[in-house]
Amino acid sequence: MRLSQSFIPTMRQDPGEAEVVSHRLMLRAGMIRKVAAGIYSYLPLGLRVLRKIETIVREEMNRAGAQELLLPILSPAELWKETDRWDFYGKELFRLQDRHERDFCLGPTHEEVVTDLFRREVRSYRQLPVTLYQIQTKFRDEIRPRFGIMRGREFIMKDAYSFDQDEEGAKRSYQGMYNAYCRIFTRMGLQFRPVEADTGLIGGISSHEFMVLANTGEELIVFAPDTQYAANVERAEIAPPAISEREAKKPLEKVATPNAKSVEEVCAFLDVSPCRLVKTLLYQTENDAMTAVLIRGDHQANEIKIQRYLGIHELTLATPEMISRFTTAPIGFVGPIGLPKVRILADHAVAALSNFIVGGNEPDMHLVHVNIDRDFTIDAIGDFRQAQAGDLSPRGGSPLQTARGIEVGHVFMLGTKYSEKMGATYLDAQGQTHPAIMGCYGIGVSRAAAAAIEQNHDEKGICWPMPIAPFHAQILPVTSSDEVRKTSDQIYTNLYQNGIEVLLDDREERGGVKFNDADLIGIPFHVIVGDKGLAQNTIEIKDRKTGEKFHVPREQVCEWITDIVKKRLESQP
RNA sequence: CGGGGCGUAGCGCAGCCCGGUAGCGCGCCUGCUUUGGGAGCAGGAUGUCGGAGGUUCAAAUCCUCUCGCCCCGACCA
Repeated sequence: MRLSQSFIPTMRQDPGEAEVVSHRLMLRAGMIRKVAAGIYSYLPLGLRVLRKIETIVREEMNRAGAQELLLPILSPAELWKETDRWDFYGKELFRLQDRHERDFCLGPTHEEVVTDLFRREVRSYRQLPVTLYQIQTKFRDEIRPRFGIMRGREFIMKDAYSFDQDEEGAKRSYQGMYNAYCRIFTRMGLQFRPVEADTGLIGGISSHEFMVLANTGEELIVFAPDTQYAANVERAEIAPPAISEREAKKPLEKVATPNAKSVEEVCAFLDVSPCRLVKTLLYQTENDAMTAVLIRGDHQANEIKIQRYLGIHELTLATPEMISRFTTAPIGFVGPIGLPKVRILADHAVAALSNFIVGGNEPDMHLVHVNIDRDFTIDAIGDFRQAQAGDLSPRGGSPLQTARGIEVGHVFMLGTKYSEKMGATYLDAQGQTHPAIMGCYGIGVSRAAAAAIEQNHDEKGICWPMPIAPFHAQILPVTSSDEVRKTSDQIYTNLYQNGIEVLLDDREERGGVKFNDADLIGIPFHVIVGDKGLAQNTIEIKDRKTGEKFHVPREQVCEWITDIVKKRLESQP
């Protein structure tokens, strides 16, 4: 491709709208342009990267035995009503009506559509197992689209669905996809980590997320460095604290704490550490009931864990108005003692405390030297808080550490959640009817491109890993002599014939402009052709990522580049 | 959904408080000179000042409404 004839509009200045590195660099390198909030066009350079990622994904999905199909973007409300997700998915679902006022939505994921297909076509266990996948545009009306294509309202996803006869088969299918995902992200040249995850809106039994490690990632993960354990904080279990010797119980005491509402204020006022304080969080659950959850002052509640324990899908913190109606204390002074009859849950870390501090259930009052059982009773002890660095891993080993990641893949063991609701069944060898056991598996293709940039860039621009780079090499004629032009053209033609994807910067620009644009676009090798080098019959080759420079005799340049590109492409699992 | 901010040339911005008919840098076009890390000189083109309504002799500027975009938050007592 000749740059003079291609549509790669680079920008010198940072666009004002871009916050994160990948967003900024994708705009500047001419890969994407915004159409509306969270909606982007992919320009030729951006599309080439997507295609590279898609190709790797396809190859590995096919290798794992999955078959590609293409489901519609638009799907009828009826299917979504069968699984209750028409209501449950909420505002994130893009809904629309046709001219007859029939309800439709733009697919955010395709469990319903694929399960519908399955139940129409599959009758017998002889047709199982089967895994189907597609690569397609998805729609989610995100509460706040941001970070360019990282969290858009329209994005490209590979989604796969497996159907099995039994648990064992389902586990094999799951493991097959898990392994394929590891290969895919390794082949893409990304540093990643699979972590245990929550199942969220998709539901199901268990799941793993694939996180590209990057400090700018939206997700927080915890891991034990000396074991395999790693999990999203939403999910991460915490081992109960070792039982230490209890302090002698001191007499309960009421103290005035004027205007001290927050943990920090109370601790500052009483001059104690937040780990001596217990927060009483009042939650409203699905059936309008109240539940109090006790969490240590230096910890954070994990609503997903609380929901899972209570077996409910909706959990909201009580509003200040509700609190003042329900209790005798304003917000900030709620405590478990003297609370109207509610269920009280206590986190493990709270249960291990003696002589702690709670809200006094009256304005400007707290209680100190509080002890469970003596002063009030609780209904359950459990793991209700968010993991943080230093907590104990549930699988033993050293304390947990935290890292940030970008979720680029997610695999779910679904079980029969969809097949039962939708009647997706098969007949076994005995003629018995069973619901198929399902799994579903997503990869954010467009997000993976952004994640790759977050992980591979420097102050000048992108540094693409070879397997997903839009081109393998870029030729920069940096002076304008006939000799330089002729040599550049020759190298271009030869590399092209060798099957190397090569970009030739034949624009009439000065060297500096070409160098800077090349660094910005980030193609792995730059072939710098100038009179200086030609005088010694050499050509300079620069490795974009390391900055390493090689002076290669002119006759050997094509061979040199071809060899190194092939080598880099082959560094696969 | 709540709060904050911004919409002025392709991009980045100034002008708005204090009304007088639009400017800077980069880019773009032409010419000459230059040419290994974002060239110099000379000349040139480009604006429904996000949209609608209002106030005024006069509105980018003041008022009202509206649309779009960005950021923060969405309740940890």
